This record gives sequence, structure tokens and C-alpha cells, in this order.
Amino acid sequence: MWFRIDFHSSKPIYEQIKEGIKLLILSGRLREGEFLPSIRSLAEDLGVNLNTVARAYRELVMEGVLEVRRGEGYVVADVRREALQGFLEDALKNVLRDCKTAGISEERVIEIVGEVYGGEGGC
Amino acid sequence: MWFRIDFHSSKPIYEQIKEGIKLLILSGRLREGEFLPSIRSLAEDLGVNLNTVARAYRELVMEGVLEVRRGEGYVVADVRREALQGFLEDALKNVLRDCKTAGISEERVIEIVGEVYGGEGGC
DNA sequence: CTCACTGTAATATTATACTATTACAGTGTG
DNA sequence: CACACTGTAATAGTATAATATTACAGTGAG
Repeated sequence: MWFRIDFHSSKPIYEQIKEGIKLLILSGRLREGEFLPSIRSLAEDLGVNLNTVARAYRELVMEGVLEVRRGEGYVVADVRREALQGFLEDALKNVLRDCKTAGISEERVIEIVGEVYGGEGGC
Repeated sequence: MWFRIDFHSSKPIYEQIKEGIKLLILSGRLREGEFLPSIRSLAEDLGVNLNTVARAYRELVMEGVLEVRRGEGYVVADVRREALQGFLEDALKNVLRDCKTAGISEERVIEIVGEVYGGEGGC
């Protein structure tokens, strides 16, 4: 299985699937031209409905992340890496702004960055 | 007005209100014992329904962030600052983990931290 | 062609967020 | 007490996410 769905999150499942796939591409575990699992099989793996996965895939096509080949499946499109990373950098900036507002020091933030990046586990 | 609601966000409005209030407390713009705007007036300011604000306040009481005085209003409770900051540090760690997975370098992350913290605007 | 897979489409149902509205109860001030 | 605020509660309606289910169309292997 590729990623997990948080069924208690306020973030819609189809959004979680979209982000999960973008991260798989960015991490290199999915490469250009590679086939994604079929709508039905991914839905079964994740424990969600077929329609939910279909929506995620459909929207990723609209965003240029995937291409669809009827009767065959979905493949990773030719995406610029920087474009995909953009949504992550935006998310990071938003959280950082909140941290600053909340009075969390820059030093503390950098300490946390070190924990996450330094910490043993690779990807 | 205190903060803005993103009506297009997938994050529920009552969640946005809860986070907004927590940030106001952390930034010192709301202090212990201070009264919050009444449910009706905040609802009008934000352009949302009375029930939505009521839910946010109610849940903040359950979390110990606010106290309610019937007929008078809601006041900021005696909260430990670290407890309130916790939710922000968790959010930060989650985004950072994704950044790491996505292959965004630690240097680039620290550069972004610098942009957000260094950049003129204080709070 | 047939079969087993692919995506696509449509319908109905449930759960939840949000809204709108009305009503009632507690508190303090005149 | 009357009034103007507070919070609280209950109801109904709308929009959307997600489910369940059925059906149909494209593709490739046998």
C-alpha cells in the first residue's frame, strides 16, 4: 500500500489522495510515464469508494499531473518538479507565519527543522 | 475585525475560528480573563452563521481554552502557553516531513524560514 | 469474438457543515 | 419590573463529501 487515509481528518479524502500522489511523484516512487494503480484497486487498497479515487485522478489530470488513457489507466505526466513542490512550500509558509504570530522563536523552529531532517529515518 | 475566514477552504469554518482564536491568545491580543466578542457579533463580523461561532466557542470550552459565563459571555481561560503552541508545532512537523519526502532540501527550508521570520512585518 | 481488465457515467442514500429562523433562559442596567 | 444584552436550544433546508450500486464503453490478451 502507498499511503494512508485519515478518515477523521477534516480534509476531504479525495484531497488526501491527490496530495499523496503528488508526494509519491516528488519522492521518485512514481516516475513519468509510469502507470498508477487502477481506480478500483486503489479504492480497495485505501478502503474508500471508487468514485472518490476517480475524482482525485480526474482533478490531477486537470492539474496536468496525470494523463488518462481510456481502457488502459492513468500515467504520470511530464510535470515540472518545481510546480509540484510549490504547494508544499506554500503550506510551509502558512504554518511558519502562524508560528511567528504565536511567538514561537525562529531558533525553536530551526530546532524542529533539525529534528525532522536530521532524525535517522530517510524516505 | 480579528481574522478572516476562507470560505473556499476545505477546512470547516468552525475549525478556522478555533484556530484563529488560539492564535489571538498566543499572540497576546487576547489575554486571560478577557471577554471574547459575543457569538452574535463575531458571527456578523465574520459573515457566518451564529451556530457556527457557537460551535467553535463550545469546543474551545471543552478544550479548556475558554470559559463560559451564562448571560455574560465567553472569557479566555487560564491556559498553559505550551499546550496551545503544541498544535502549531505538530502542524509544522507534518509539513516538514512532507517537504523532506518531496526532496526539498534542509537549506531551502531554512531559507524559507528566514524569509518568513526575517521579513519586515512583525505581529 | 470473448473475456477480463481498464475508465466513465448516472442514480440514490447517508453524514456533515453551514445556514436561516425562532424561541427561550440567564445577567445586568435603567 | 422592563429592556437589552448575553448564551442555549431546536427545527428545517441546502450543499457537499462519500458511499453503494448498476451500467456502459474502450483496450488488449486469449
